[in-house]
Amino acid sequence: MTDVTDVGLRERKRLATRRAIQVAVLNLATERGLDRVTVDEISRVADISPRTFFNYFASKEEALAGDNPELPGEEAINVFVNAGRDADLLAGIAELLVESSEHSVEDYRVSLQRRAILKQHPQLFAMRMASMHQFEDELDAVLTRRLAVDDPILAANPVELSRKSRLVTFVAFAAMRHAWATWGDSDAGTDFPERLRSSFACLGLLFTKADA
Amino acid sequence: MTDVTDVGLRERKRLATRRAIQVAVLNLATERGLDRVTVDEISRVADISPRTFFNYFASKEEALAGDNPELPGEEAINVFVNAGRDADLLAGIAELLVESSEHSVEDYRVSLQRRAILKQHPQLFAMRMASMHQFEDELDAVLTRRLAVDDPILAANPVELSRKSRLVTFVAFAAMRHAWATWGDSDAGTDFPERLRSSFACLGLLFTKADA
DNA sequence: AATTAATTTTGCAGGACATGCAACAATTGA
DNA sequence: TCAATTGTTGCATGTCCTGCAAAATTAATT
Repeated sequence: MTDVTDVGLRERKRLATRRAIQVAVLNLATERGLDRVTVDEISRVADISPRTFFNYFASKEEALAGDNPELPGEEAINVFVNAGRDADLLAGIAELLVESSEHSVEDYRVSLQRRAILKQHPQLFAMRMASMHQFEDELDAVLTRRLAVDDPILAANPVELSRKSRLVTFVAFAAMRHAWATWGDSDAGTDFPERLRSSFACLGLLFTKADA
Repeated sequence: MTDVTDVGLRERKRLATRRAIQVAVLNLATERGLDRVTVDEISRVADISPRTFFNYFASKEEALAGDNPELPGEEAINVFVNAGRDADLLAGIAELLVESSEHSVEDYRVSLQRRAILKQHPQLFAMRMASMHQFEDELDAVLTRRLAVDDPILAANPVELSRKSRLVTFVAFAAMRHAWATWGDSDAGTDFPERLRSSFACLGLLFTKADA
């Protein structure tokens, strides 16, 4: 979706319009509060018809939520899948997510604006998490491959394999949520990849300590 | 909210109306699909004014989502908090959630109906998860107490304590999601508490195995 | 360059959602 | 029975969101 490979005029205009809408809704919501912003206003600022707005987003909340992440390229995926069972699973996932978050770097001010608004509206934050079903499924597919490679016995049991990969996916998302939350609480000091690694590291310590 | 202690006529009527709405929206959504159901129809079936509907729920989705869970009573909470650091943390959380889920047992048919509809509409499922912020905060508070009791050194560092409890909360919710998901996939065979324990057990195995 | 095809934008109409407000009804407690 | 509290309802209003078809823009073909 953020691929700049297709540089037809159409694609460029479409992306520009998308960005214009996202910037417009962020600015309006920042200055007067999300509840006082209407689609009509957004459209006026973004210089499009109100009807066109809905060609891009199903709601103003969706426009505000930001683009969904994407998994890194196939090479990185393959490295992760075949890292071997001795390689730290959580650290591997963390690196995938770090690459993913660095893949679509957007304007810093925009990030801060969005962070501020998402902090004021926890429901929006939750909706953002909810909108990541696709990303979740993609990660789940990758994790299924990794788990199957690591444990051929498990691979022979599709039901169990699927259950386990789902669980790991959900747990990974929990760590990602945590990283988002701590990043949102911080005063703009640290960057997000650092938070990601920290959360996943803490996650790993959580349960290994239970043995000691 | 489900307390039957206050048996005034008012409370009873209010609860009855609430249930009537929930049943109405479930039946309508089951027979004709959620998209073809309007608040007006729900109100007609539930025998209330459309305006009254919004005195109970902010949207038809909320009416469909089901009531939020509640933590078990104070006694169970205290037992969990003071279980000691040798007691399995995850298993303890699982039992809290099991008690919580058994606390508000509703009609079995209603559960199945809701499960079927939530399965058809993943966005609704996500919205339900999102609406649990309050429950999440309550669980986080309990976990903060437990972690502080288990580790006095950590208790002296409020920031780290808060971060860790948040992470455990999110991970616990991930396991709960997993339990919901596997329960939704099953053919009505097993019950939810069983799934909860299974998911939490699997979660515990996930990382301890990494040492072997 | 001209024409055709594919895609996007826009206006319009219309239904549904959601809230504030004030009048009305029902429950409670004295 | 009366007053206070709480819940219900109708109305008005603004916003959301979708379908549809015409107009405009870009792409592709000759």
